[in-house]
Amino acid sequence: MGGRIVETEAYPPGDRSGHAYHGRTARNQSLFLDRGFAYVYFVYGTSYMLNVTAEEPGIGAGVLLRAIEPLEGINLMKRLRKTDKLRDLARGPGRLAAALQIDQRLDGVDLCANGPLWLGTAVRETTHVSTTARIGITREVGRLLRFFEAGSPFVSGPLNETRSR
DNA sequence: AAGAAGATTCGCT
DNA sequence: GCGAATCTTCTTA
Repeated sequence: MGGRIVETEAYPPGDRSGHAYHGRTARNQSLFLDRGFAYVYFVYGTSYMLNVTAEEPGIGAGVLLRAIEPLEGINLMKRLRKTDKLRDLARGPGRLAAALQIDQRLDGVDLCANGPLWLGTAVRETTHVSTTARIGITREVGRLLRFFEAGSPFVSGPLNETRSR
């Protein structure tokens, strides 16, 4: 299964809402890997979240993948998500992880290698990216670090753009 | 040792 | 729209 990433959020170094802010722990250690690795964690007793590390080794920073446009293995993803609605397959970070069968076993995987989970080059370029505040956090609320493809029906949350390019 | 909060989702009203 | 579900981590509320 797979798809095209249409919504992300950035958690840069030193950001008070980021998991790395209080230093390295057993849970967040993979956030401190080199760029392009997976940081997977579990929240609310229900959902896994997938991040891509975004800084050099030793610096904890990452990008949360919040939504993909489903392209490959749609029937399998429908089974994993227990829904037939294409739009709901991977709209939201927990749903995205469920659709791609992502769990803690994929924590620390190299996303630029030939492994169980990887990132590739876009099959179709995103031309219009909108920016808003991040969703579901309580600190650094004012930073405009959520990015999504304008007009995509596969994006979660508010669609009113704060800024675009 | 116990409790609260958390980068959410789902089902019900 | 609201609250429950459900579990890991960090704090001591």
